[in-house]
Amino acid sequence: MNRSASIKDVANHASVAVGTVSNVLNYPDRVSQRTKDRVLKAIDELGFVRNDAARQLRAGHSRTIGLIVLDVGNPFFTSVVRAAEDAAALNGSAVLLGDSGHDAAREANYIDLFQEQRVQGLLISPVGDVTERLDLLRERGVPTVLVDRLADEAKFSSVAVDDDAGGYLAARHLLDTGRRRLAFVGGPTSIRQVADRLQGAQRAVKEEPDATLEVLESQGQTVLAGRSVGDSLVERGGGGLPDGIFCANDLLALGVMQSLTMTHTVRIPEDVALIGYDDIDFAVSAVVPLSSIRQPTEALGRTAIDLLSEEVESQSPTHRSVVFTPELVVRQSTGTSSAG
Amino acid sequence: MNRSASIKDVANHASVAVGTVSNVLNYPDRVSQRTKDRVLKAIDELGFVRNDAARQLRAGHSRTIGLIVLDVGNPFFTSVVRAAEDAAALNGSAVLLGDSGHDAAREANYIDLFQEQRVQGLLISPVGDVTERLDLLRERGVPTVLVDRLADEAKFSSVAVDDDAGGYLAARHLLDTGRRRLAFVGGPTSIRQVADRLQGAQRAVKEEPDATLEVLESQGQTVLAGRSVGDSLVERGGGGLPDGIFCANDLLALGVMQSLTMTHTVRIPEDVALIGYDDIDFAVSAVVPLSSIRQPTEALGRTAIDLLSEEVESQSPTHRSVVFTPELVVRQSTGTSSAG
DNA sequence: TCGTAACAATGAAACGATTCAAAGAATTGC
DNA sequence: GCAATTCTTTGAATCGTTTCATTGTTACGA
Repeated sequence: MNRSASIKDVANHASVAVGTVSNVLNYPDRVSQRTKDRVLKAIDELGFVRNDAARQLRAGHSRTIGLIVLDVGNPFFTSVVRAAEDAAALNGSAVLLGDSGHDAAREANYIDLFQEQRVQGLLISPVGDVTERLDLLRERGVPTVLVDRLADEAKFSSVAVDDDAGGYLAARHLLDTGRRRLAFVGGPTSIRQVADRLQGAQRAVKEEPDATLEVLESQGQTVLAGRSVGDSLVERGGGGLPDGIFCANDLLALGVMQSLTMTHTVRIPEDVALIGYDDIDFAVSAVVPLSSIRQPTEALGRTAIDLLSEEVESQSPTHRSVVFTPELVVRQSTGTSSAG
Repeated sequence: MNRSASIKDVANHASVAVGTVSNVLNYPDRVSQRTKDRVLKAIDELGFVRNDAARQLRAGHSRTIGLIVLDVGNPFFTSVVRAAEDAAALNGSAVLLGDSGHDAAREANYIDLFQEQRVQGLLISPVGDVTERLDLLRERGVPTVLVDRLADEAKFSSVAVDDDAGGYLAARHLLDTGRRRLAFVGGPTSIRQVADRLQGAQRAVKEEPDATLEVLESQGQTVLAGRSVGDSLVERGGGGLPDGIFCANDLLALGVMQSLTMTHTVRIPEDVALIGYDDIDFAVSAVVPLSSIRQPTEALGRTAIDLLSEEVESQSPTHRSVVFTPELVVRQSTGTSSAG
């Protein structure tokens, strides 16, 4: 198991100085064709591969960007990640991906790891309220862009979707189709997105004097969590059910849908209208195609990288917040037909 | 923007030698309590964070493992990735994730990137036939484990699921429920998994003299690709339809299902039985809950890391292949009721 | 009090790339 | 043919950590 060739080995093999090899790699124009050929041949013969650690040590920073998301399994984030990777690649950077799983400890681990790696900057969708940790990053001069979270512009740049507006859109739609006893499913409400969507929904409900909004807190944001909320609703039986349900994301909505439709006593949308959030690919292929709120995920990922590049390049610490507006997607799960 | 503190700064600030600071970090037992306290205080005051590039340069290798998957958006891989990350974390390693998107060029980019990073090893779900590139890795002594792909044991370790067996399971199930005019949806067939699943299905069909298997090649493995195949089936109209469809993955199956059920002329499973592959979370919440073939994704990810650790630790280049057996999951989409 | 052992702390060398001032070679103009 | 200029090449210094042989310190038994 021979340790891999270094630039020095290449230099010896080609009978040139190490600086020349470096120039071949970084400033090919400075080197004569003859020498270049010899060096390239040596590189090929020795199977030389640049050692990025050494480069990075010299350069003082890496060519990677850290991205910490709340849940890679969530298609919303998968889509953001993809867009961010593509955008970063255009700048010649690579993305290191971390999945905090809504867990502050895992998040902290990744932050530490990425700092040790001297990433150029950090895109993060933070867990709950982690201002202290983020302030620390700021002090250390690690450019950071918050993703899917509005930030104090004095401190950070951020990209976000207006969750309040999205919540309003969803609830307003339910109200517009004649629903009055609404329920909101989501949790924990310590998650900002959940809280904002709820707030927007409440804003809409207040516009209709005879409408009510019940909050059903879920254990997480998964299909399973939704199913468990749905099961508890089913136990209530017919009369106690809401007639319109707004779920904080599509996974929850799909879970709720499973519970309600499995017992063949509740009909969607006749008895209960259901709307989710995110408009993931699967919304359209649910038992009853799911109405949802669509977020511009590609724009989110791309813009996040752009804002980070701005911060990295400009020395002056000016921050920008970009807020995208979500969009209502109507499908069968909120169909108006209450008379079957 | 002050460059971050180095170990030397810490040493000065605490009035000790650099070696002592290093010892505090790596061998706390070698340092007296008094000194340790002073050093830790200095670290805290200066906000010192280890520079991983320097560590790595000295050590000769990183503490990261490269993982290249064919498609992060695919829940099958998402699940494998998650398991691999968790398993790696137990060994104190981190996973660098790359998404080749079935594109050989992107795959090559990631391989190069990870080599420059001097990853401890590589887990890869290779695109098509890339033996040359992989042979190169082998020559360079980069321990590599193939994921979801059987390998020549003389050359690589690998973890895989027996796709031929899975294809057989799926087709055999369709035949057992009385279907005879089967169709296979998947593509491109240059993807090994697709080819193997098809082969297994063909094996099952040969066991029934009156059964036929038609191959419908799709453009990729997405819901959209499935929908497009489904649309072309719908155009055929009633008589020309197969009575049992086996899709190379669940996304395709969901797409096919969308097409078939949108026109309210074809009933699943009465007219056409449908089975997918992977048993993703959404299979159960489809318009008609989808039968599928379940792969042990967690075991796959975990085992891949274990095999890699074996290779890294043992100097002798012995390889192992672990093959998992998939499992049939029966749901409504292949229900036996042909009489409604 | 001295010798020995155990324990702490030191600091130079090494890892592999990049940089840059300086030296050397080739080319040009006169 | 020579000086001036441009083009190539050189190699030592540097980045921040870990390692390890060495030195310094303390404690203990004789």
